[in-house]
Amino acid sequence: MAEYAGVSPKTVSNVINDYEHVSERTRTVVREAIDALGYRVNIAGRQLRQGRTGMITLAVPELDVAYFSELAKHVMAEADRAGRTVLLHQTGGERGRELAALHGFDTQFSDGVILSPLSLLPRDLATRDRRLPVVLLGERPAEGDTDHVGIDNVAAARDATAHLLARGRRRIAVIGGAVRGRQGTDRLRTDGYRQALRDARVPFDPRLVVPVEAFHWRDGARAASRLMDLGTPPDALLCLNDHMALGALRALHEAGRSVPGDLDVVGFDDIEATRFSVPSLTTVAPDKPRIAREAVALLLHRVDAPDATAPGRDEVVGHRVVVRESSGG
Amino acid sequence: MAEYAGVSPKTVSNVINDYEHVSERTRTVVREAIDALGYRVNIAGRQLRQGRTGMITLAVPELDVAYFSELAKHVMAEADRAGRTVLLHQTGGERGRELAALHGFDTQFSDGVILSPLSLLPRDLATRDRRLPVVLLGERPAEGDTDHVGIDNVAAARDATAHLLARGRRRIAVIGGAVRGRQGTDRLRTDGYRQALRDARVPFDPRLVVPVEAFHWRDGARAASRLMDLGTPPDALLCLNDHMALGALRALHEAGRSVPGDLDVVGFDDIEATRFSVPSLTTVAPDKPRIAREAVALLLHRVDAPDATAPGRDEVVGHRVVVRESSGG
DNA sequence: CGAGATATTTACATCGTTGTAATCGTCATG
DNA sequence: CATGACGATTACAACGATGTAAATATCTCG
Repeated sequence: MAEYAGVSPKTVSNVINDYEHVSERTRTVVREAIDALGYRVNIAGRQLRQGRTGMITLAVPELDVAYFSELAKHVMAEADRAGRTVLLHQTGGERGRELAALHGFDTQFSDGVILSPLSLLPRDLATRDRRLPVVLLGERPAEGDTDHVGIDNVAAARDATAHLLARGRRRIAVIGGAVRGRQGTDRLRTDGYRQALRDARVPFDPRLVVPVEAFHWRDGARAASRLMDLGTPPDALLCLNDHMALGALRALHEAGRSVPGDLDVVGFDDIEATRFSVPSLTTVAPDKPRIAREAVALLLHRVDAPDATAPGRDEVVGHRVVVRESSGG
Repeated sequence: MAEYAGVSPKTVSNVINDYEHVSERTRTVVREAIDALGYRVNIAGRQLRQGRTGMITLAVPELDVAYFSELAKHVMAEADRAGRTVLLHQTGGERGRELAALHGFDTQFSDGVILSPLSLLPRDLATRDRRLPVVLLGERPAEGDTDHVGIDNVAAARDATAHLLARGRRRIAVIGGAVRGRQGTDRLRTDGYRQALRDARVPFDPRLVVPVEAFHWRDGARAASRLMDLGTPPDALLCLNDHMALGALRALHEAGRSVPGDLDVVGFDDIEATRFSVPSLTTVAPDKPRIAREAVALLLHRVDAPDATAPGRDEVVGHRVVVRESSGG
């Protein structure tokens, strides 16, 4: 490349990086050589020299969970705007792989990591190497010094539950909920649900909180079937994500229950499919574009101005309850 | 690292790469140093020296199309088994980005590319740099010298159509179909559909072939609505992917048509959602795990035994029509 | 015209890894 | 004991990009 243009490698580098003291003539010559050869900077070389690659990693539990693939799309668009490339990574929600992402093991040539954790523990964050910029999405295993972007899960669940209560529902089940245990998304949303009940002076029935294995269709379907077998079945299902809600709709259909005739169903995430299900699904919609924007902004800020001692920032983005047919919309 | 272990860098390299002439003692010392420091090979360094990274790229049009995210999962699992890491890349189906993937521009870090193209042209393949190993999935813009893995689209559409014909359907519409133009997936499947009609001596009505902008829910819904407004509406919809089929189900519901009472609906891809829709969806199921396995195998073969002159191989994997409620199952 | 300032370009070293080839040690054999 | 063979380790160079500092070219002004 350099010899083709008849200049030193460093000059090529200078042109590429828009160094100001390059004569107009050389600049042109080098640019033409670049075009002629289809030359591209070797990222490995740059990475070795500068420790930077211009790439960031997005690590999510599962790509075939629509919420994450939709989010990934937004993050990629946002990164694109900032001239960065995104490496997509899947953790399966396993702590080991989340830790690996947190330390940049599998993805060492990325400048930072946006991680959506499921099983990470507070101590994992405490002991992490703070030289690798990290932004957490959704769950936040610990308060404190790691950047985080998410919705107010407690308020979101409270709003969704209040919506059901306002429609006269009184026996509202929570699919995927958790009454005790660490402050994961499930626990926070269940707390919000209980707050709404309390506000409306509706008694809390622990049998209506159904934990699940994973947040998948089948888990939602299974939980819904089981709930309908109760002596006094629920009159509404608050499902902690849309996939489970859609699975529940299917199970209710099989059980001969009408939605929203016999009972209401509400989901979380506002994935594309909720607009097309029968009935269409009421859901809590987080502001995904904004989550992506904030996450990328926070990450790039740390990438561009490394400061391991800077305190963690917490961005809470908005959410809204999108009412559709499954709860009377 | 090397100085911590008290040996030369090359010895560390030898230990890592299981070079045989390393004394048991040094091997242990180095291993312990590696553990103590949490040392990991720097991929940029290795890439610079060897031109290899141990990573492969999977480039698909859109990650939030379930078929691709499900496929991505299988590819990642398969790559994992071979000790490789997968970089996921999104092209949006744009020719420019597909070309970039084909040339390893955005992903020069990877040893090879598995690309699922949508708009790539035959000449793009003819002029590609054959030093970068590439495997094409699904669409195959040109016969010839590039490895390819896919199902027999003509046969698959023929089978699905035959299934509908066997159920007595006679006015079968094709959503996403194409009667002329390049031999893309849409065209091949439409050809298969026409073969089935011919075999059954059912006349072909071009008005029943509805092209769409993208293979998304909304396109399926829109096409279905439009079809139901015809003088003699169809009695079955063959949708060229599941998202469109699910969108169509929704539109039919809104139009007050019963599935499979008034008409049948069939999709393609067998995504998870088809099992939970109401009604559940009959679909053509490609053998995704096998597609992933073959693609990774073909790619790694080229990565490990580079030979730019080796002729392209074509793996045709099986498919089957999974009959569910939407066509009477 | 010459000195100093400024603009432009380049030489050199380095990042981490590893292929090649050289070095150093050890051991067996004649 | 000398020699050769082989095992273990290391010196060196190079992959490509770029920060630093030095070299070279050009310009300005007295």
